[in-house]
Amino acid sequence: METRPERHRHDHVHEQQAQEGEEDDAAAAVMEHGAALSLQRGATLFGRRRQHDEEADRRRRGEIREVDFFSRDSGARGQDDGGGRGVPGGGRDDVNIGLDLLTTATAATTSAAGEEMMAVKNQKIEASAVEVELRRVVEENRRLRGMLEELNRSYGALYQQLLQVTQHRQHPADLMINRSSLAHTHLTTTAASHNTSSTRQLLEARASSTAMAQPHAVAAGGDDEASDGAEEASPSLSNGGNNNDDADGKRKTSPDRTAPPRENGGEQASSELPGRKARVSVRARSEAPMISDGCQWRKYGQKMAKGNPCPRAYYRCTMAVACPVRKQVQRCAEDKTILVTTYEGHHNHPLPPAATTMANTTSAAAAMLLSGPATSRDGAAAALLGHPALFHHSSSIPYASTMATLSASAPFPTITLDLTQAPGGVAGSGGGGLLPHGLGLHRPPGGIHPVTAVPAMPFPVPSPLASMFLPQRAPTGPPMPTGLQVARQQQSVMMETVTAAIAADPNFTTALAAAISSVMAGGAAHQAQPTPRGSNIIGIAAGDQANGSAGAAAIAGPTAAGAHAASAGSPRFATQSCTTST
DNA sequence: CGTTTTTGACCGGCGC
DNA sequence: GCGCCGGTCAAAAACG
Repeated sequence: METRPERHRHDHVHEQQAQEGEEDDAAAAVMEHGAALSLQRGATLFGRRRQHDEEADRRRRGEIREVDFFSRDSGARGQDDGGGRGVPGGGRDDVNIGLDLLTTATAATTSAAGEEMMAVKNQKIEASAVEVELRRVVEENRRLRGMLEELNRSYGALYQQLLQVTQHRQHPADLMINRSSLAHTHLTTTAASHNTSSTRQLLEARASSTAMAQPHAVAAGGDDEASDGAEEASPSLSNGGNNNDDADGKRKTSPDRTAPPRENGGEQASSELPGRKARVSVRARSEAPMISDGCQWRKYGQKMAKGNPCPRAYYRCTMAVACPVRKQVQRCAEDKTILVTTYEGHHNHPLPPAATTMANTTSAAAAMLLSGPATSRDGAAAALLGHPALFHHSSSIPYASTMATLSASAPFPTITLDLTQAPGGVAGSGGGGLLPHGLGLHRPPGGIHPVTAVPAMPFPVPSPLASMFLPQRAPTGPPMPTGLQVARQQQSVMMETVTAAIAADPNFTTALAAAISSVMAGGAAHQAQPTPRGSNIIGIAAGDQANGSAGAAAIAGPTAAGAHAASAGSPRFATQSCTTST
């Protein structure tokens, strides 16, 4: 008796699934039908225990058989009513199985009537129990759905907070990740890319480290807000409502004409290091004049950039009156199908989900770029190594001559999120191969070659993104070092997928954010590997905030790791920027 | 008619 | 100091 309702519940769920496509009032109908079905099955089970008695009854009743009992056309409909549901307007109350059974049984023998009555009562009890259970399951399903949505929202909010904290927090002594360790990280990543179990281990390490990192980062957020004056130039597209328009106020050229445009340049110089004004560049293959990032933009200028026949368009965010976020859109000179979008500044207003995810992505990249000197940034980038959404830290690009030009007149550190990769063969230095390493992180010539790591996604992503995280074989390209060639080919295929996703998927930014989240999450693992766990300062906080969503932790942790990793490094990559013109 | 885009002018930074 | 260049402004034009 105890297991029976459970079984009936499943049956009802199944029935519900079967009926939902037919009726809008599926829930009620299902419950009706489910109750009837339960009743019927209960009757069947009960009847089997007394098979001989009922066989005798059936012989006496003649037409009433179990097959008819399940039939909708005959007595089964009446059974619905007889089940106590009382469906109005049925017009079938002339057939009441329960009463009919009772009546028939009464006509037969008194003992049989009592058993039948008991059976009907049991069936009714079961039906009501199943109905309650079904309602409970439906309600639970609804609640879980709401929880999932809430979880997503919380994730976004936490991620925003973490980004703000990490980009404001600089403790050079926190992480002493030097190049050798980073190289080790890279090598580890290389190994992981060819070893699923290793990747899994890395991811597990990431989870453990990030789960601890986030509380620290969040807890540190309070004083950072008050003491981040010198770091307000950190470019973040985060949409935190608390985000002040600091970036705007510190612009060398104030967009607000009410403020003295350039008289306070010296003061700005003191509070804002021009070289620290990072940008996040997204390269995507698109025929459209702009990629859809969820924000509203207004074009305020267009210039012909030197060395590029394609004009550069300047856009300003118009989702809020004084939002300082700007972006530049320009096509590559070498491949006009590649659209380069460069973001700069903080949003000072809430963003729609799609824009939020994009902001998270770019903000994370900018935070990693800005939160420390070059080595750590390199390390942060190394954390992103081998992922489809690859950050190209222009400052650490050894092959810049073939992929980007360092602009001396634009001393903004720029991190490039490359979502372009020409179809097979152009992974080299020509054509669409502005980024000869495709998705790979560009390392100094003496460094380690980029590799492709394929981590597991922390959460489901749209199929294009999911596919781009899968190891794929690419058509053979031009000859090149074997391992690197394979990696580039894989990256090439993934880039095609991503590009297609950009073009086709309106939720591209969401998918992109998921990808970046995965990238960053994986990065923490890579970074945690060569570094003793205890040395990772970001993991020291108490666990009272460990109840945050796992997704947020998975994302935030690496971000924090990247930010902290950026705390140590050499001046080697400082204050260079990347433009796509050559 | 309000909003957006276009486009020439302006400004500051930088190199020579 | 001058010229180049990137970035921005704002009036005019275009658009819905």
